[in-house]
Amino acid sequence: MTAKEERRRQILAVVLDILREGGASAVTTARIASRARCSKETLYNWFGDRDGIFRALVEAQSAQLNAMMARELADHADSATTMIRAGAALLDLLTGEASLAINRSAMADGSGELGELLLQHGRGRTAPQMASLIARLQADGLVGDGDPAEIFQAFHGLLIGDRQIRALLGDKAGRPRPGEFETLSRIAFERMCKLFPASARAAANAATAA
Amino acid sequence: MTAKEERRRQILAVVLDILREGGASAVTTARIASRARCSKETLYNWFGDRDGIFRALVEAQSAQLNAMMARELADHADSATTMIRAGAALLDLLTGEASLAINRSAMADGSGELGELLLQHGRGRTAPQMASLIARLQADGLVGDGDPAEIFQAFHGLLIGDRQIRALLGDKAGRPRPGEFETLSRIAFERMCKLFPASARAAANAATAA
DNA sequence: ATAAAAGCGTACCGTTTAGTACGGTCTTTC
DNA sequence: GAAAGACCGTACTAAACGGTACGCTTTTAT
Repeated sequence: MTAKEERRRQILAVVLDILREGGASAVTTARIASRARCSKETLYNWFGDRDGIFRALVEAQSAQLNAMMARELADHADSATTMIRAGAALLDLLTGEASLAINRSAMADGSGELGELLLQHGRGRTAPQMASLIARLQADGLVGDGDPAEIFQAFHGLLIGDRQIRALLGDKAGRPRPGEFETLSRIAFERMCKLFPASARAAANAATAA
Repeated sequence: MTAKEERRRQILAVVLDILREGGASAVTTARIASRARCSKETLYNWFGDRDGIFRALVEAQSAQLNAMMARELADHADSATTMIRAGAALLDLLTGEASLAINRSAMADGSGELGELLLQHGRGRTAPQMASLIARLQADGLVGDGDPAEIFQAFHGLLIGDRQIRALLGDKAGRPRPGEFETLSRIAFERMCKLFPASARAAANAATAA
């Protein structure tokens, strides 16, 4: 049982490797079978057809990234620190090679099925989590009232900017260095606070309540 | 002379249509020749190979978009109005079907050549223009000192957010309606002004100088 | 232990595609 | 107006890919 799941995961890891190296067109069933040491017949039995392989990859990768974000958000630190760390993790993930490769193939997919899947499993899951984190910031008097979803939209824009797009287009120079993620996230956080300031009274109330 | 250029433009228009309808994989030389009523031999004589067709399309489309942005920026209005209009035009372009289709194929291109071309001809040309526009805003005392490129980065993030990514993934629901572009650009502009405020003295100086 | 199921490697088939060749027609040029 | 070149439509080739079939080995279940 677990052995089979492990085998499946390993095959999908091979698929991801091929995808990263040569793009979607390089992902041929023959190449997967050759590198993963399995038969094409097994691929078709497990995943249905070639598109099914891509769907499985998107789902597996989304689940992994969601788990990572959830871990980041569950960290029991004050809301501001959690927000900054979560932002750094998000920036790291979205500009990482694995995410880039999968997004590229989802965008190139003519049917739009992969894109829908990615939106649903990816952004559709992280956005609400981030919004509730912003609600915590509001409760702590660090951020003013307003729709958390809209505030997250602004934070997202300030944090990511066009970095993801540039990375998707292959601009290696623009990618932040490993140590910069947290700095950039902190800057975006401070700007968000400046854009949506809590009233002095709200901040005082939160301070006395703490 | 001009007839040949017109013919070339028409062929590339056909290519763009096919690309929008079915993605990069739908762009076959046979289909182009059939729809454009030209022979495959002509395609290969003019563009070299299939990749050459994509390169030509990227260059032609970039030139057109740059012309549109330049027209917007040359409008002789006050700097704030120009900025808001330019932002609206940028948002419109980046979420337009033509731009989406070309970006998708550039991202899917395994060699990275198309992406490089798009970065160079697209963002590489508009960003400096927008930066100089921000310098005008600074001179007018509407925006505080700071690196114009960095301020544009923030404006870009506030304006576009993840709209382009979502659109690339096929999220039709998220696209702004035609009338909203200017409103969204105005909001982004005001937020940028709030993030990078001009000192009272600088604003007063600019006012007296005017 | 043995039967059954699953998986591997290889070979195969039909289709599609990039790229080339060629005869006939139209346009340009001298 | 005639020679030369460009272009169109069609046909062709070679390679690659998705998907299937099959013989053989390994694993699993009873």
